[in-house]
Amino acid sequence: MDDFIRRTTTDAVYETLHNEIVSLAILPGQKLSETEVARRFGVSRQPVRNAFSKLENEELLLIRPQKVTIVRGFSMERIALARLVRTAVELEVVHRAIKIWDSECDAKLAQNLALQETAINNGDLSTFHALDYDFHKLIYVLGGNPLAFEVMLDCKQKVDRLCLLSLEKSSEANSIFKDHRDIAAGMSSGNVEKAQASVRKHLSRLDKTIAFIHDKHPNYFE
Amino acid sequence: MDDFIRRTTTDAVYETLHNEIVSLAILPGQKLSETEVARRFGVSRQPVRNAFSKLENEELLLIRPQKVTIVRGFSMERIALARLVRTAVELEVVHRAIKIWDSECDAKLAQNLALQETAINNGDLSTFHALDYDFHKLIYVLGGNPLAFEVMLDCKQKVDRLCLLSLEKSSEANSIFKDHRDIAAGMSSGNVEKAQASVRKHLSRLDKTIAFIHDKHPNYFE
DNA sequence: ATAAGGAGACTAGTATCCAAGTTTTGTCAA
DNA sequence: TTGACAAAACTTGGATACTAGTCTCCTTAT
Repeated sequence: MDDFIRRTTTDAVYETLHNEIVSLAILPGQKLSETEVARRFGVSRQPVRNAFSKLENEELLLIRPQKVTIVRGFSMERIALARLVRTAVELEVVHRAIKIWDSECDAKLAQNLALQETAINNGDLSTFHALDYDFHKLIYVLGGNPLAFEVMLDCKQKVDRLCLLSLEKSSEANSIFKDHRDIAAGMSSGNVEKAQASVRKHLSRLDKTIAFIHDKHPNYFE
Repeated sequence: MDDFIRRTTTDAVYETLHNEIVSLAILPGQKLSETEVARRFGVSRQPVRNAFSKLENEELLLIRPQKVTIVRGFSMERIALARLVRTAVELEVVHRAIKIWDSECDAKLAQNLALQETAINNGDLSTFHALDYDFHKLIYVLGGNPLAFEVMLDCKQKVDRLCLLSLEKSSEANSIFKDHRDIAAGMSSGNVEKAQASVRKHLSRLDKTIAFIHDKHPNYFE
């Protein structure tokens, strides 16, 4: 391996802060001082600055010269945009995947679906969520667009951070599982419109949750 | 104006370098030394480092610890991804716009199209390109998704940087104009499939150009 | 009591110094 | 002439001192 990239202090600081922000361990509006964070990690301000810069590029921080840096809150516009892009990408990936879809692809989805059903029957939600992740990823990979999966994850992450505010998550595992079966059936049928309609329905499940959160936690919005 | 943001040295360095890279004034593979750039701008290394960091986040630079920093080249995978996302977003925006499309929207597109035709007849390509830009933006704005236009521009920019390598640009103004008319007709008809098909055709025009560039300038690819 | 103003404790931006790794270059020996 | 090896001249990463803008709180005067 020639182009090995050394792990820097900046990376460590960035990753820790990133996780804390997206997991809401650090809440929107909270102040983050370079000096303070540097003290906490036992490093100088320099790597903290670099990490802040990256986080600002992801719209997780708001840095204003000479003013205190704060964790950015949500905005309905940005959430709507992230959901639009995710929907768009997911639909297009389905569109392209269905053109090269074969019975082997069907089999792999079916295998995943069987495991999902088992997990639900066992009440094993964490396994179910991992399978949920795999299910979506399969469509990207089998369709020949694995990189697009990363783009989708970026969008999803922004919405997920918001949805952490709602406790009532994943009580709908059964509905999600049915959606997945519909999507798989759509792919298998070769009918683009049918498959895309299933995807749309699946992704629109969050509509109510997001409206609810917006009502309940207006202080976390910009 | 309360939240006025001061313009910093970092911003100035960043913007200049960004423009030079995307306009290919600085070519892929070229070395960029922090010290050297700092001398050129007459500033210290610090703001240059910040600017480099931002450019790395945009995948325009490749910074490896202790090794020289270089301007990133193209990769067919990243280009394909940018085009996929752009296509996906554009199709979804059309899908949503067509639901609230009315005769007033038709009129605005028609007005833009008339100006395009005039520009072509006058051989005024720069005006035509500005109208091209406006045409696409109109669909986003009239459809109620102005923010998605920025996402699309980000994708487009990555591909545009590549296409600068090909001189034979925009000799096809007439074909582009016809595409635009087809798209407008599709929107007006309310037929989603028809409008989306026109968009797909329009966006796929670059297929040949990109393959040609890839053949002709393999050294600019990673 | 209240409002204006100033001192001091913050903030981030910039410059500079040092550390650590990489690449180049030049010398010396086979 | 060529190859190996060492030293010097790079590279970026991190730490620190200093500059300059912002905010808060307390004093003071009306």
